[in-house]
Amino acid sequence: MKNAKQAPSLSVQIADAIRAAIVEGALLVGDRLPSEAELAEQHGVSRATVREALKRLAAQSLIRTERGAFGGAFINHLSYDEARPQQVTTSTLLLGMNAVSFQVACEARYALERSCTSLAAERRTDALLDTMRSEIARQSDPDLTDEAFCASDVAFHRALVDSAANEVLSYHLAGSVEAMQPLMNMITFTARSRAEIVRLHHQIVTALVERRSNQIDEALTALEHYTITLGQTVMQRRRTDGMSKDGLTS
Amino acid sequence: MKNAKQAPSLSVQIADAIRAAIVEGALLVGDRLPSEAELAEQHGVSRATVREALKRLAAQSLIRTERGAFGGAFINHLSYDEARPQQVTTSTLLLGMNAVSFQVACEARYALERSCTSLAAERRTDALLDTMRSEIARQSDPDLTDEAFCASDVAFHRALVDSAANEVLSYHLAGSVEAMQPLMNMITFTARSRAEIVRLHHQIVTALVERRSNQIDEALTALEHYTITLGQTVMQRRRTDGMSKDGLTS
DNA sequence: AGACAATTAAATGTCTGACAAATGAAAAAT
DNA sequence: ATTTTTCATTTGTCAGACATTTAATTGTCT
Repeated sequence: MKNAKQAPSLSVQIADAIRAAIVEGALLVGDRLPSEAELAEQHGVSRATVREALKRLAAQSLIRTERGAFGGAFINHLSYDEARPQQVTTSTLLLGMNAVSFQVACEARYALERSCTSLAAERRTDALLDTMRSEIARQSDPDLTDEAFCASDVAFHRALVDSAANEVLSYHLAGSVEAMQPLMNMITFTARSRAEIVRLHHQIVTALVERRSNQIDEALTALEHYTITLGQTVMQRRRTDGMSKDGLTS
Repeated sequence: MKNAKQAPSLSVQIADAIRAAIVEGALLVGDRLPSEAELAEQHGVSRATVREALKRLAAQSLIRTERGAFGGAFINHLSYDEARPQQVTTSTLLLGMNAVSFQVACEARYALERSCTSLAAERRTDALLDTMRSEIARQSDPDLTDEAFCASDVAFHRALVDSAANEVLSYHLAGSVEAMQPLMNMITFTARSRAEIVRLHHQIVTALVERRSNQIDEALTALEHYTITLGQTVMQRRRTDGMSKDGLTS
């Protein structure tokens, strides 16, 4: 039996206890935790241990600390804007570390993205349509680097999901869409492939204007298949090119 | 100008630096970081400060620490199973802290869940179908508490999304589905409403067996509208009942 | 009385030095 | 050859100290 699974460290235990109190609602947004010295006394540990526990919670944005008199650790208001970057980081690492094939990642991403089409067609605004149009214009610039093209692509799709006017939906979809960017950055976009993508983006905007959610679905599906094709070419070349240690440099 | 935005603390800076190295791929899974003493020397800070930085990274599951002679901090393999609970916690808190209406949350959840229907119809397995059937059986037990009914409901829907046989998709959808549980737990499920939900669950299983993804969509949409109706009743009663301080006790 | 400056108290951020506990490797004993 | 012991390394924890930040308080001058 090597699975003895020793007890977690004190700082983990304390962090877990406070986290549970937050999740259960015993501690509300804006509430102040006792000072580090008080927490140390309450839990019978040193201040250093309490601090490590608090840093764990701060890393999850559950608390925020302020210095000075009347400072301390406060239960943080977790906003979607704050949570998004963390989710993107996690999703990106998950994709990178788990031998997920490009195809599986793409399949998930577009399946998820299609969940916004119905609401987007219903609620699209002129402002977001303009954003999408201007991103298409940028993508048509032949001098754009591949990386900038990808960034604009992400911006386009974020505008699409934001068109659904549902914050919760936007949060989940943004994570899924942005996490793909590092994978997309491996692709070399030729003039021909860029033209095809721009064409499908145009199709999406048109369908959105005309509130035809089915056509958005279709364009996204076409985009999915086209992207998978592009991706497989890259992956194949990488494999035959003989597994140079890293997957990022030329 | 009160937005001076003072420099982040040293432990934050160090954590950010290491995190960047991980995300950029400079540090690979399994790599060992220098010992705390070495990191302290390298960054010109004390060991306590380095430790706080490492605890931040550990809280995000980016590293794992081992004690003993050849121990230290190792780049963690971030698995979907590890990341899921964290995502659920975050999603749950986001829902609870952001005055998201029950309707908006439900709308997002079911829109996302419908993104699995096509793949699920294509790939469903007998094992997961059996899981879904047994959860339906449990839900039909009139002695079940409301909380257990909710838990079974979540298990049912997780089996549905897992039927799509796409790990990435399951990850995102599980977060969205499970985050709703605290909100669902506020609902009192009458015998009549339970029967209606079970009926729709049956419909989903049947559609899945017959690979009719459209019918799964329809059942999910019906479930969405029915749940919103139930939820609004609860929210209304809560409002007229005169805002007793907490939203959890009877 | 009111405006401005200095003081003070409370809290986090950081440092130092120490010891405990775990753990694998090497050395010693059988 | 195998088992036991020792040992060095590293994380976990503690205690105490000082630096820094911040808001409230107090003091002073007009």
